[in-house]
Amino acid sequence: MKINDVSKLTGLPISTLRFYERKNLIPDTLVKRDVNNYRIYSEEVVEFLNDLKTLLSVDFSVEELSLLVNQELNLTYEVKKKMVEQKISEIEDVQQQLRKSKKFLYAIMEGKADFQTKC
Amino acid sequence: MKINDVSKLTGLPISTLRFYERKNLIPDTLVKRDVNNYRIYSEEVVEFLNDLKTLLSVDFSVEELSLLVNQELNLTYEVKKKMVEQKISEIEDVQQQLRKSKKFLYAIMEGKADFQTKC
DNA sequence: ATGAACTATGAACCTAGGTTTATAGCAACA
DNA sequence: TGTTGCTATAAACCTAGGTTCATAGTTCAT
Repeated sequence: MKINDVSKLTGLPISTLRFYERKNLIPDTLVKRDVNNYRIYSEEVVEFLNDLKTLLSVDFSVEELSLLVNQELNLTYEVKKKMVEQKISEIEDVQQQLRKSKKFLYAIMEGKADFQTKC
Repeated sequence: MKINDVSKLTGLPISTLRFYERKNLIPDTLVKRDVNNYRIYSEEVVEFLNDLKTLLSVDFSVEELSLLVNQELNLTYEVKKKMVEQKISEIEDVQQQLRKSKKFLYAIMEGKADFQTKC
C-alpha cells in the first residue's frame, strides 16, 4: 500500500501520516521503503492508525504515545504498563469533568444555572 | 477583590485572567475598574471562573465560550440553547471515544491487544 | 518618603499538532 | 516522449491557548 491508500482508508491526511512517522508514532514493522524511496505500508497499519486516532483524539499526546510505540527507547513492559495505568486514571478524571460539564450545560438550558443571568 | 485574590481563589494565573478578559470570557458585570485602573472583581467571579474552567478543560474552546458569554453579540436565548445542545452532543461523542480508549488500554495491559506486539 | 510589592498595557514569545510551500525525483498513460 | 499525477524532503507557516517581557504607574510598610 502506498501513502495515498492509507490516507483514504484511515481518513488521515498524507501530511499527517508523514508527520506521525517523523514523531516516531509508526513502528518500523508497519512501514518500509520501496526502491524508489516511496513508503510501503503493511495492511495492518490501517487498524493501527485507527487505534492511534482514538487514543490521540481525547487523551494521549503525540509525545506520550511515541514513548509507548518507539522500540528504540526499549522501555520495559513494566514501565509501559505504568504509563497505561496512569493514563487510564487521567481518562477517569476527564470523564468526571465531562459529567460535571454536562450537568452544568443541562442546568443552563433549563434556566436553572445562573450562568445565563451573568452572561 | 483584586486580581491577585481571584488568582489565588481560582488557581488561575494572573496572566490567564487578563487573557480571558481580553477574549471576552468575563462578563462586565463581574469586573469593573477602580479609579487607579485596577481591576475590581465581584465575589461571584470565583464561582463563574470555576464553571468556566470545567467547561474549558474538556470541551469548549475559548472562542466558543465567548460567544455564549459576550453580551455585546446579543445572541438570543434560542441561539445559545442550540449551541449548548450541540455541545452536549459533542461531549457525548467524546465520552464514547473515552470508553473506547479505556477498553483499548485495558486490553493492552492484559496483553490481549496486539498493539504491544506491533510496538 | 523610599524601596518592595502589586497592577497595567502591548508586544513578543512559546508549545502542540499539524499544514503548506518549494523543489525535485518517479510513474502511468496517450 | 511529454504531460499529468503521485511521492519525497526540508523548511516555513499556522492556530489555540497561554506566558513572558519591557515599561510604567500605584500602594503599602517602615
